[in-house]
Amino acid sequence: MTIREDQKEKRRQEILFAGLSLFISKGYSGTTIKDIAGAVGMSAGLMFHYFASKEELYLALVSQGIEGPMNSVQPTELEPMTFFEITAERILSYIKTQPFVAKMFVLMHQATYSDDVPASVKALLTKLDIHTPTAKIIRKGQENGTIRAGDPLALSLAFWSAIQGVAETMAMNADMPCPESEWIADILRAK
Amino acid sequence: MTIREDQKEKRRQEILFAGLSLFISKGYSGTTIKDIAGAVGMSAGLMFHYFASKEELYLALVSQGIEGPMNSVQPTELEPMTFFEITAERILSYIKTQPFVAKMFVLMHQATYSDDVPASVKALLTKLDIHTPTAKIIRKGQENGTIRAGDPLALSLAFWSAIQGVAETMAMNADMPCPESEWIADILRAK
DNA sequence: TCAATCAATGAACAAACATTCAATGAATTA
DNA sequence: TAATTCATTGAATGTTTGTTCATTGATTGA
Repeated sequence: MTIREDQKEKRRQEILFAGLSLFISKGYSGTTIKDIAGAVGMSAGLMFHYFASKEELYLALVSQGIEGPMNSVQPTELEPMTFFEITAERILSYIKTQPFVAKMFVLMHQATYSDDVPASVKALLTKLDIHTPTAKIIRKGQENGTIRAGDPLALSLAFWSAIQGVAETMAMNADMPCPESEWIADILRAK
Repeated sequence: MTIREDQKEKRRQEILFAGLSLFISKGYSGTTIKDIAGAVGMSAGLMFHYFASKEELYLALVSQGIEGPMNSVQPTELEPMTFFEITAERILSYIKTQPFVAKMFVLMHQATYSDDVPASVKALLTKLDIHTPTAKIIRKGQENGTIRAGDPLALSLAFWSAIQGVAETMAMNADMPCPESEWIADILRAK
């Protein structure tokens, strides 16, 4: 790894971070290459020395996000309610301490639900479905009485919506006080 | 009211509805006049016979949204927990039955938190603060023991994030099952 | 030291965009 | 019916955008 390659990689990371912040606050179309270049202090032309296109830059961010904490809902041996408590706690604590993760969370939501993203990004994300595996865990909790009755998909929607909304607000507005993970988990908890 | 004026108003409403759907799924910059014109079957030039600019069209939507149900958090005589139950129920039932309201909900969130909106729209919304009046009601509920302990602002954030997230999913994806308002209210409820 | 490589810029380009406008034909009014 | 108003279009305009490229210095490797 030469010095030049090392600095190039460092510069790429700067661009990715600036792009992430801009994309989540201004959207894909609303963010220009000039915006991003300006944020890292370089000319617009130079951007294409680091990323082949705006689309590829966005794609690089989303690819990084796919390995993030939201997309690790796997079948678990844990007691279902414990799983949701731990998951909510883990995500909220990421969000509180690591602004990059909080912003990445918002980006993944945007990339998944907005139509203002390149087709190549959409293609990457169509397979990603968080509600089906979540609903499966919820069903298990309903069977042993720890999770309240109700449509498992609707319960999953309520749970993830709350987390997503909190992440979004905290990413944009870091000085807002963060809710407790327990409050979110109580959306699911049987009384 | 002549026949022509009547039809013009009807056409304006069609444009507003098409614009609303496009703006929430593609963002402000990502939505072109041609998109909207195409959706209502007219040429792009004709749009400017109905709205002076893209910005004014968006502004018209947001102005309509300001009188919507999210912005009616007023000091109330109701028991606080009852207030939140009623509020959640009212909003979710709007969202289930009236797609326009669900979409308007998403638009207001976008207009408030995105930087990809005209400055004139931002100016309209800076005064709009939902969390301060909500926190005041939460504090009252904590005093009489019906609402759980915790930072009232953080509790408000959790409550509205959940509602916002549900609205967004339902607006984009109408065949998703809708959560019960009670689950959302339980974010606040003391045990 | 010298040639080759690479970061960096700013000008140039084509496409897309919001917006304007002259022209047309239908609907309204007198 | 005649005159006027208005909805509608498509072409034209000026700006912005993503992207390319020739050029320039600096850095590297031999």
